[in-house]
Amino acid sequence: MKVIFAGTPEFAAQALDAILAAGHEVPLVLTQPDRPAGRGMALQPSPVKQRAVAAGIEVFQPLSLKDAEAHAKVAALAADVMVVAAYGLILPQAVLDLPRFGCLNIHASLLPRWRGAAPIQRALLAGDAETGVCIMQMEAGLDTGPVLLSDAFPIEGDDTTASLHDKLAALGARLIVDALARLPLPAVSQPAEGVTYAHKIEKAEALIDWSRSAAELDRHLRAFNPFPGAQARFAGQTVKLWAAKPVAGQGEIGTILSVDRDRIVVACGDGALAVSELQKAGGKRLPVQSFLAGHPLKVGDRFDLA
RNA sequence: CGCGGGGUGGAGCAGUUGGCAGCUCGUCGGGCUCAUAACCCGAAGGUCACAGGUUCAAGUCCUGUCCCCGCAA
Repeated sequence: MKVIFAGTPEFAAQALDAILAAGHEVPLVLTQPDRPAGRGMALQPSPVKQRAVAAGIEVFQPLSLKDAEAHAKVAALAADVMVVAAYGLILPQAVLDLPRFGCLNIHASLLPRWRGAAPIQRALLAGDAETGVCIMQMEAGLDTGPVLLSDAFPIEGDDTTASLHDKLAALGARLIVDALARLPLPAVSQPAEGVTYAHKIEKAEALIDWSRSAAELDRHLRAFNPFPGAQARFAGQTVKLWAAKPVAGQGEIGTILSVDRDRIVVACGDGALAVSELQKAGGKRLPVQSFLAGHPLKVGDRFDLA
């Protein structure tokens, strides 16, 4: 099959790898323009671009697909199908219609739940019991197209955005290769019931609100790991909490109930959170024992209530 | 050159106006204990990131380089 691939982050790069490994012809890769990122704000190519360049594939990085040049570029290739994964640009109907089999999207949720930008984090935050990947036929609407293939698996108690991302990326890669091999596939419209939207993660959401329940905060920590990290504040300083689990206990909200070599227990709105890994601004992630060696925390100390 | 914090025994940190390099933890040895992540006594372990400069004297002041991290994207 002649496949045009459009995607940007690591999640998409793994799908590209799998499509190439499956032996499909990929004459063109679309990805977002290089953006200033990281310390120093140096221009950085997306993971998808890095893979494409390494594979010697032509890379096209338009600011929009709505202009005539982009349309012509895609049209000229007469591809069988276009695969889109976390690309970040809207594809106009005129482009969606170009390939023989249209455009397929790899989406990391069980549609119609969590349409949109941050399905992995939202599923984790909401406490969903399971998640998965859908391969859908793209339409003009946001993640509204009929589903061709899907697969699901349970979310474990220790899953983080990082771990789910890896599992979902691998699953997405497998499903898209499967779908390409079986085209044309029957399309099943998404049910009208159960639609939710996964809004983009805002940095302000990373702040920890100790008045919430321990169970919620546990999910909060896992959803914001590895990025941007759940932020607590102590004595005016930002402290990121990386690992914790809910435990029994109660006390004044935000107060430290106990401290020992492998956990610091903090009172929440409901229950308590046993924190086991934390990071001070400018420092690195540390297990409790190391953190305490240089930052003595005592029972009764209290985290700032944002 | 986007903003900022930092590199000091194995780990995490302190080190004031330059003047004998410290703290907590760990490690090793010994003691106490029915026992212990507890407690007591003792010990080892540092080219203070690298290079250069100022000075009688630099972890500390100046210049350059490398590396780590937070913010912002």
